[in-house]
Amino acid sequence: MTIAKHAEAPGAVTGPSQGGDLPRPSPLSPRAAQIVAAARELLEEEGPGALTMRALAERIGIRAPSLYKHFADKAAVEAALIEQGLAEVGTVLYAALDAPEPVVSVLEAYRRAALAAPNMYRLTTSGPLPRHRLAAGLEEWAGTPFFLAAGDPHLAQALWSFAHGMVILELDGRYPEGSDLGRTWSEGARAFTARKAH
Amino acid sequence: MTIAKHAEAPGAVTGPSQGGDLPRPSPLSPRAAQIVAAARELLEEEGPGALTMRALAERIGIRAPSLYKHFADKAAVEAALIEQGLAEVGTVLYAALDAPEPVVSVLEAYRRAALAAPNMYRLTTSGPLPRHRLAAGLEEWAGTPFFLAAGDPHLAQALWSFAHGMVILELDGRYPEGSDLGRTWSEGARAFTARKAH
DNA sequence: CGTCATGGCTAACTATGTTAGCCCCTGGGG
DNA sequence: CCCCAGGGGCTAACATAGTTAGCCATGACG
Repeated sequence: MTIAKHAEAPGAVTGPSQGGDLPRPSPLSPRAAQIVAAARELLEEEGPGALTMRALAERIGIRAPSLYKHFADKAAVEAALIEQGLAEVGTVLYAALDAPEPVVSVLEAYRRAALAAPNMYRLTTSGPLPRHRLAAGLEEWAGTPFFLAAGDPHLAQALWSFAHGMVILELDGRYPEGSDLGRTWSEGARAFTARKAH
Repeated sequence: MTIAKHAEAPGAVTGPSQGGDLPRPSPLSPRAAQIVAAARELLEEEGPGALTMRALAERIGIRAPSLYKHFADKAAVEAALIEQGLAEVGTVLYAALDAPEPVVSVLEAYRRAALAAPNMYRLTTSGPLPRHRLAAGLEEWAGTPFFLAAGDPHLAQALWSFAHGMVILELDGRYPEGSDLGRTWSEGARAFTARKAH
């Protein structure tokens, strides 16, 4: 996910529009798709540490080396998962744009999506991105809703950073026990909506 | 780092004060301290992947198994690094409080500290924290400046989330090439300072 | 009917964290 | 003076990771 550097008209919906034009993720053979599906189950159900080539192979009833007939290496499997993650979060965010308060709505949708699939979220958004392995335009497409909601590229990046910070710190258990994160989210949302109105 | 749930008076400096009272990090024998120092060099100079027990041992002229005479496991060495990281970032943040615009100043200090030692930053702030291995109070102490700058616990958490999101996304190269992150930072800073003034 | 790509397999290599068990040295008590 | 306890090294070895090499069955197709 990335927010375009759009120097163009701030409010107007310029290039990437409603969300219909999802850049096609890299095509996968049926077998490869099955592997990715299994990888996702493994990741979500048992955490990142459980996503090993041997465990993945076992889940679909083959041996680890056979996986390499379908993917160059483990990172390639992860890249396919990242594409899924970007596509899904993007879809959710575009849908959230159609609301009276898009900034608030996008933030809520972002949090909901992340908490619904925490390990996918972490994989998708943490660490350096293997961009060369991802479908061109996908990353930017997924981030564009922030721009569409904020109306300004810098505010959009700030908004995205806030959202990501909130989510990842929550997932990592970094907030103190009894924190009322709902209030923290709305505090941030208010700060950014106010700022949006110049 | 964590921001206390202070239900008390928002503006007043209540519990943790100026920054003089850094909770003492866990004491280390001289040899252990040397190991941690070497680990830090390894981490900063060659990245997280280079921080292996064998490489660490070699750097101080011993064999890997001997490290276990000083630390229970690799995570214990990392915990010691995390303590260093928290202590250092906290120190910097407390120092930044003494400025006309503490919110802006704390944000700037945070970014500067993170970029100066990116791998330390990542280790310190990413993934679940091994809290039982850390000196009690250290994490909260390091986060308190955000509270002191923001004056309100929820705004403080929002501010911290924004700062962390900005930093980690920058370190991970998630922003598009030509992004003017300076402007994004000040956009966020403005949003939060405005919000601070109710 | 051969042949060749597809997609399995076993065996094995390397790197990593970690454990078991040995040994040397040094310093304090009997 | 000896002894012996423990701190702090060492080698050997194990389990688990990703990954490679090389072999073999199967099925589509000229």
